Amino acid sequence: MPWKEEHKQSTRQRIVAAAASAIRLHGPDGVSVGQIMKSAGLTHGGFYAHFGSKDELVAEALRHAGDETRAFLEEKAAQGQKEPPGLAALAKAYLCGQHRDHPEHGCPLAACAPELARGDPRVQAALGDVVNDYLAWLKQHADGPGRQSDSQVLGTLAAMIGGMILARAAGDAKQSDKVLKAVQRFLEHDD
Amino acid sequence: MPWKEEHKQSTRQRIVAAAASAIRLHGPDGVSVGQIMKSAGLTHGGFYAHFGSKDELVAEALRHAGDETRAFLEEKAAQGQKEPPGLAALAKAYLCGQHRDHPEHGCPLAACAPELARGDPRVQAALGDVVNDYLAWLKQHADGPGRQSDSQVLGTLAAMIGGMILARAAGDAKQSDKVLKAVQRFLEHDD
DNA sequence: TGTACATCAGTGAACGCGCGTTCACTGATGTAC
DNA sequence: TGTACATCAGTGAACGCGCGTTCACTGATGTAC
Repeated sequence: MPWKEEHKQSTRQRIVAAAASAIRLHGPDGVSVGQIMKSAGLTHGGFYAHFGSKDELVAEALRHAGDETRAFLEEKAAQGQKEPPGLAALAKAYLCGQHRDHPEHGCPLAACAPELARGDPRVQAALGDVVNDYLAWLKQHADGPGRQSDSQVLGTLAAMIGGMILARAAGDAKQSDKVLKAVQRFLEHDD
Repeated sequence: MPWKEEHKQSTRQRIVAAAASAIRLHGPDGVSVGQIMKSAGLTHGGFYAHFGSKDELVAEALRHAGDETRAFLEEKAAQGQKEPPGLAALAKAYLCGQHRDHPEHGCPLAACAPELARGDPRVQAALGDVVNDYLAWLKQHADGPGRQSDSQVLGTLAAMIGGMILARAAGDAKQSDKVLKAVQRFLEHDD
């Protein structure tokens, strides 16, 4: 075996990471196999040595993006706090300007859930898994003292995703900031 | 003038209506000019007698879909009620299985906001207008007795859109129903 | 330690296809006489 | 009322382009001697 096993795996991971960024920035149909390979430092022809189809890559990139985003939010929301963060703290970390302005490193659901839901069955399956992973993760954080119900978990996730989508859809920056602040406040029950 | 003025206008409206359905069902990039024209009973070549570009049609179809959806929800939420519907009643009308299963007649924001936000400037402008129209409409309905704050209006809209997107992204029908019910309950403050 | 070799990760030209857009045309229409 | 005509809504072939995917190849690598 002329190449180390880990070499191919690391190349594959580079492709997945490049895809995860590009897909969140431009949508699954807004980026080509060639562009993804180029930003992974490769040429397009080698793609099919790693993946059976573009849809297969999209599905894998989607799961990768979800995992990465939750890990990042967990760390950010926990910063400077003694207790593990609750739903409102996670939502606050999620609904920030940096997240809005950098979809390529953010939540794949806010970046492209509707188009993924119309995609290939493999992509739809990955999307369903990402939603389930988000819910399981939030439920875990709703389980401390001041336990919150399933409908609070689902309602919070809906408002997080919808809030980020609205902030990105808003016409001007001022209104976009207002959306983020308002949805944060809404989820703190401080309004 | 060999053709009546209204004839061209009605053809144009037929194209806009066909586009509004197809775009919500398949996304702006998931449907071609040719397919839209065909479903309006025309051939693709005549398109540019009505619109300057596909993006121009997408922008107009988007506004059309928003207007149509709000009118439908208003009527549905008011049915059998004496007083005009409040936020929770509108959200309940929005978060229903029929809406989830028929995106082609539903909210264009839940159907394709993220991809529209990445689109042509004309499309982005139309998207911003649709968001503003939704907010103005909801504010009007939050103004009765038991007046609700701006952050409640924005939070409610975020949860409506996010809830519908999650319901469509959920893996199976059972979980999808659960999402709709849970977000409804969340917005009724009944949890 | 040095060299010949088999492997296979990665290359790049080529494929068929559907897209948005253009354009020369056709033929149904309302008008002028 | 009937007919010749100018208009222009709608037609359909054609364009250049980028896409996902295929495939014959190349050359860097670890191994066997």
